[in-house]
Amino acid sequence: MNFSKETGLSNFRSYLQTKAQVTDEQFAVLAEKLKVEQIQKGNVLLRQGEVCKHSFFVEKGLLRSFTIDNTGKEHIIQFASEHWFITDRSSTFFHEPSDLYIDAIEDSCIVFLDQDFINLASDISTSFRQYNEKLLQNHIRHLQKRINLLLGATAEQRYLDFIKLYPDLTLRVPQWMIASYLGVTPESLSRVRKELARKNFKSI
Amino acid sequence: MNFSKETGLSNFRSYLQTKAQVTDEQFAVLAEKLKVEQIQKGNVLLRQGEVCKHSFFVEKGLLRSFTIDNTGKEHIIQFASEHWFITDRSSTFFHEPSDLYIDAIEDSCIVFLDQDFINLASDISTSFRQYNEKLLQNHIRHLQKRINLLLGATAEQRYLDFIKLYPDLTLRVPQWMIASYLGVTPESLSRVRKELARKNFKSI
DNA sequence: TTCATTTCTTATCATACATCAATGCACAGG
DNA sequence: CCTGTGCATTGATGTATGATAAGAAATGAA
Repeated sequence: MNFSKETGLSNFRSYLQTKAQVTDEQFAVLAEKLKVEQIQKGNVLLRQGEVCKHSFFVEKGLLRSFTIDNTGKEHIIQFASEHWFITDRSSTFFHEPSDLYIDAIEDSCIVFLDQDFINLASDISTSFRQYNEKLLQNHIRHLQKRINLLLGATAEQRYLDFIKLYPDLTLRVPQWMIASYLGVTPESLSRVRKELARKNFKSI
Repeated sequence: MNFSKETGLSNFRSYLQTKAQVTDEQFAVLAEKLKVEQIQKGNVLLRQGEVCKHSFFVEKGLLRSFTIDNTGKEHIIQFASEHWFITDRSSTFFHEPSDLYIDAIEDSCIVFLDQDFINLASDISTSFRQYNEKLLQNHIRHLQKRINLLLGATAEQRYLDFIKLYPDLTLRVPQWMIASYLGVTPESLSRVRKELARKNFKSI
């Protein structure tokens, strides 16, 4: 197997080293709090109604978060590929039942971070705390941009924005999931793509 | 004038007392950093392209934030009435030019908080820091809920959600602004309201 | 008050997108 | 090899919402 739990952990260590200047000594202490798991495609990490206890760091693979509305339709909130975090912050912070599902789109290697880890890491590393804050602010910026697109842009504009933002995902994610992320039907997205092809647009 | 700068400041003090257990002594120190201004209806507090330097606390009145897209259309991001904060967090945090405008929908009394204030208050009061964090998490929860609605819900569902969330604003804000917040035209909102009236829906 | 401006409504037509249904295609399992 | 299953495409049709225009109602200034 390409990504064992050990290599997953070691990759997360170098991620924290690069991004948040966490030293090997600091990481040795923190590693106690971490869990690394191989998650198979289709497996669910968080269910609507559960209180979210973890942030999930994607070492390898692809996760998504989504809601299911009262007509049974899925709405994809976020994708998370390599070196992204995904979680339900509100549920974790307020200890409330989550609205979200989180599951694996591909076989994945996932690092589980709980609140203990975040607290401890924030205590022993100022730069970690700052990096964590930066992630939070980035998250907000991202949500706001998305709202802005959903308020005004057409399906085509939203799709173009998507492939600019996630060039890697465009090929890995099934089209109907992209459609769900954009808030349109798979049929509509197919037509959008056809139209773009007609206009001789090159995405790759 | 009903709300002088002094009463505005004193009201903000009791707000911080209630919400974040900030004592009078602590507030006396913090007050140095605060600016209170009467803002006339229509006046602009932040413009697209400027770096946002403040959080605005609405002591009295009503503010909004909005973007203007490349076709010249306004999209309202947020309303802020009494005892709400409004700002562009991303711009403040990353020192980047803002995408947002913030202006006054009514004559307002506004407390200006800059980063100095936040830092100092966080230093001298743990409970303030916690309350500030709570506001941030709440903000995220709110943005996420909005995305979810924009992904799936009809104009009618979004309008019903709006009047449930902002019962006070429904009457204070011109209808075309509510339409802009919902991401529909004023004409569409008018139709939605007519349809609701036909179905004998009572909002008040 | 009167007049002007803004806001809301109504009506018509146009369009983007949804829905429903059928087909093609790839891939997995027997 | 055939066959089932999931996904993408395509076509036909319906519907919610947008665009435009005009009138009604509310608001505000002189």
